[in-house]
Amino acid sequence: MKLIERTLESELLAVVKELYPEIDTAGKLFVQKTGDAKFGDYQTNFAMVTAKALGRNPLEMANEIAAKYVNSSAVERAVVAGPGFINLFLSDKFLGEYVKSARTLGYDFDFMPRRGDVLVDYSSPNIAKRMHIGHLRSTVIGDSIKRIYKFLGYKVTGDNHLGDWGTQFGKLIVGYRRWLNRADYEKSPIEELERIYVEFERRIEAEPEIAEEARVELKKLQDGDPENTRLWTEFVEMSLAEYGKIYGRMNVSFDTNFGESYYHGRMPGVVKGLLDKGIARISEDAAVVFFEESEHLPPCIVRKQDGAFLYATSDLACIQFRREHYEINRIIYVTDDRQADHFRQVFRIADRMGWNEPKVHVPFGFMKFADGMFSSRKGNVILLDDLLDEAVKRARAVIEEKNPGLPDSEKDSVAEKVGIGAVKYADLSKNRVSVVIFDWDKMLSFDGNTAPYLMYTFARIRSMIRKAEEAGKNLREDADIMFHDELERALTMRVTQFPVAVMKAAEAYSPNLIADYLFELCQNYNSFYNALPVLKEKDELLYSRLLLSERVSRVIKTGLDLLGVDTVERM
RNA sequence: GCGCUUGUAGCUCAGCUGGAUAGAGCAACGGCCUUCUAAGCCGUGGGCCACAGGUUCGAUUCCUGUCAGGCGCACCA
Repeated sequence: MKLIERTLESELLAVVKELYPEIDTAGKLFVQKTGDAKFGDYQTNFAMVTAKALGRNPLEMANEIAAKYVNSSAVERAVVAGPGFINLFLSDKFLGEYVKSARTLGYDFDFMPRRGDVLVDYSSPNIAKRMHIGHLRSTVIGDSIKRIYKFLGYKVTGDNHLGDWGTQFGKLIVGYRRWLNRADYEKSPIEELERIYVEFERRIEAEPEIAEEARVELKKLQDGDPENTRLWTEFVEMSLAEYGKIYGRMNVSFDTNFGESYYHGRMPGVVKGLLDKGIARISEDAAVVFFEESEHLPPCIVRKQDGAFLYATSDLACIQFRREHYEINRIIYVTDDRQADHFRQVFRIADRMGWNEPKVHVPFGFMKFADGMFSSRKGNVILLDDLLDEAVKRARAVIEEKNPGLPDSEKDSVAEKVGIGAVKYADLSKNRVSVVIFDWDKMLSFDGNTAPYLMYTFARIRSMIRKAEEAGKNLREDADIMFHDELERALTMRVTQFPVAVMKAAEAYSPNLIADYLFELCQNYNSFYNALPVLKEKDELLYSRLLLSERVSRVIKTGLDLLGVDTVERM
């Protein structure tokens, strides 16, 4: 299906070209939804935008365009208003037909630059550490961006850029040999690895020799020592197994799990390339890239004095790898905003190497408690699993209260979906690049702009459709959607805006634009639902409202799916 | 000090490449379940969109500056 905006723009363009053949209209004619129904459904500012350059009166131009814009397939009338707006009123027939035919929500996004692969980096936990709420935002936002681009028809690869090659492994190997509790390790491997890591940090002052030992073990690992490699592999595999459970629970997935170790082999070559091209130079025995003063960036070390490589080197190697193995459309990195400078450095360096495919850093504010930062040493982290458990527990309590008649097994599965949906949505519905203060009650709210509200709206519609079937009134795809009430028209208009909301979310890398849209859609629907009966109406109106309701449910389901939130039939 | 980022209702936040009287949720108050799920709906109150300039027919949106908060600033990731 063609987007309504596209239809109107191409129709208007034809009019404008005929009236003003001398104007270069490329990329200048836009149609957008009006803010108020009294100004019609769509408007264009084209006359006001172009009049000045032509030395013409915008009102006059608007009138000329409006007068000539007749015989549209969609627009009933075009009215000039204000300083030169052209307000467009869609015909009820077109609007009803449009939504009626939107059975599969298959929109035409061919005009988007979809060639090549979109690569999304997200989640990226550090091996041998359990995931906590600090990992939530990257995981959930990245997964949603992946889903959104897929919906638009892009080829997308989600990559979990695991922290599997850091200095922590020397420490872990030392700790493993000295302090490991085998029974605990078998029961909860990552927890035990965390414990020995903390043990290492705790002892390092009293026993400085372990630091040297850790360096030796790390060096052995990096040189391919079989025993250390075996341990490293074990740590990685156990961590991945653990993460897999949480990802499964959250319905988050990846196409690749290339950690930093994956690029280790190509890092010397990357640094050599940088040095050969004069992009990096040796300074204080390290290989460093310096930036122009106008770039306002600190120097970036790509190889330490001791020959070791860093985060930036790894990311550069990763870009090099991707250029060899993918046809890059763009690369998207979802991390907290403290890494903004790091990515600016990496992007600038890559560009200088001629690796200038689009690279985007999608930042978000990190999460902290009101009284300070999360810290495993302080013991005040909230594990992701614990957060999800608490959410599910609270959801279960609400279900028990609101819908006690549901079978127990269904209560459990609904609670799981509602609780986890609430947590994910709480993050996805915000666009803040500032610090997020963690608050149980806000994170687990079930009222207002929340996942449960949207899921509830969906469940209501599904319930209505089931009731209709029981009464022998099965949904009729060929029913006409009619507007007996303004609420129906407003709701229908909202349904048509779904693909635009998805496009905008993609362009801005902001899933919250979809969340906002769905919330507004559900507000429209609930107003409609509350004011206008469906099943009690005579057939013509019944089937009209039933079909409209069904279309709304499709949009809610599809939209929530783009956010990675499940729906339920009853709740 | 330099850089990035944020400042919108009591609180949490939307506000789409500049558009017409600035929106929601929560909280407060008042209504609506013998009718399709009240996790809902309807209504009331609440705002110098941090401040000052500039660009524009038009600025919460773009530019400059000021103030305030957050974050980052060679060998961690």
